[in-house]
Amino acid sequence: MQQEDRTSGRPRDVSADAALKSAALGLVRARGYGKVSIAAIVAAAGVARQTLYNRWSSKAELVLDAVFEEVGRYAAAPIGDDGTSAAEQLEAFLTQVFAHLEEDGETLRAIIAAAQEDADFQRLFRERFVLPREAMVTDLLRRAQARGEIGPARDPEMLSAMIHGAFWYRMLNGFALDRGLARAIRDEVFRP
Amino acid sequence: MQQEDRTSGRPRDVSADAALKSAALGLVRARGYGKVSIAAIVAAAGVARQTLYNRWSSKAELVLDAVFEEVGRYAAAPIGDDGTSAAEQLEAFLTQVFAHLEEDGETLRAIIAAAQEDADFQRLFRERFVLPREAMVTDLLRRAQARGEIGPARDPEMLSAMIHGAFWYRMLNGFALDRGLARAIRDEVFRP
DNA sequence: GCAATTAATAGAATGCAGTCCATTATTCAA
DNA sequence: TTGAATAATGGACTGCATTCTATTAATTGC
Repeated sequence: MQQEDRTSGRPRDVSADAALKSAALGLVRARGYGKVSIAAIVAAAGVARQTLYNRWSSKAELVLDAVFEEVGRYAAAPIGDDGTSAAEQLEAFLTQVFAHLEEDGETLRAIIAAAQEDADFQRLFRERFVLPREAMVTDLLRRAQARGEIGPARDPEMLSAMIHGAFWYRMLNGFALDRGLARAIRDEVFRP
Repeated sequence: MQQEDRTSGRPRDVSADAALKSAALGLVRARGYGKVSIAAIVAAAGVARQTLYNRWSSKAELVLDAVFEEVGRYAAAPIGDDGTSAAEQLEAFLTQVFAHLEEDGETLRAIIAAAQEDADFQRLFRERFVLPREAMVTDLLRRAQARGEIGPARDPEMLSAMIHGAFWYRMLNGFALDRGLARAIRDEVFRP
């Protein structure tokens, strides 16, 4: 992630980055994270194994980049404060996330698993993926609180963790994430 | 888990079960799940590798038995409905869970990770570990609702998932589970 | 005792992630 | 043109979970 502008030496083959991400994305979507080997990825990308490890330090890092860091994917933009109520904004956010996870949920579960086995990757995943999305919901709740849609005694950070936690917990225990869940979370947060 | 009372054949060496669980428990506590190999466990237990696989189908299953199924450990008893408020009962429950996880949290994280890579183990873990503990909190919340400590529109099942989800989410992202978190969850659930 | 049955054992085999190594390729600077 | 630096490559290597295989051991019914 740091480009040092070296003065000499063979330059990196920039096309290898894209080839590896594309191969990883396609294979993981087609077969699932656990069934895709490093050997298969580098073969599909047409590069040597070490070329992958020159760029990412594990399969999990590569797949995080390949599947979850595409521009504009998976709730990457802040939640727009359109005219609708915060309750509707939250439900729309969750519905959008769950829709993405119909395709990539198995991969996200594998990445969460990988983070439990590798502290460096846990930190990377948290900073690059988890915290930004957590902050989106926290911000939404703060706006809702300023507008009086939730009471002043509520704790937006705790609530945001409970919201994300609820669907992580469901997902990690093998339950589907559907519209009913998005609605139930919304109703529980914006209780009458 | 099923004892078929066979009529012939060499009987199982019952002492091997205990030796394996004890070896697994000790080694995992001392070195951490990821640093304990099957070879080390069977060596410490003094049995052959296949003897382990005759009893458990993976390292994760053995460790689930060894670390989390000891009698009376880790919030295994229903939450007693003593005279205290449901808010206090919830906070006490969470404090007790977090205290256990100071010792076994790393192992629980590894087991959750293993469940993401093995659907059979995910089911076992959910039925034997997750759902009973989820039900304990759901029951507490139902009692609280009957007594009017939370409003009638609240959804105890969704709330229970949000409560467990909140600390799973924190734990899986590398945060410590402390008394402040137990208090914050309690306050958010039993808000004024 | 003998056959059938199932367990325990030692060790080999498989498949995979990640590392290491020697060799070759590409660039810049002198 | 040459040397220093860094990349790419193919292949070997390590460590691990899990499976397989052949052999030996313990049990029951006859």
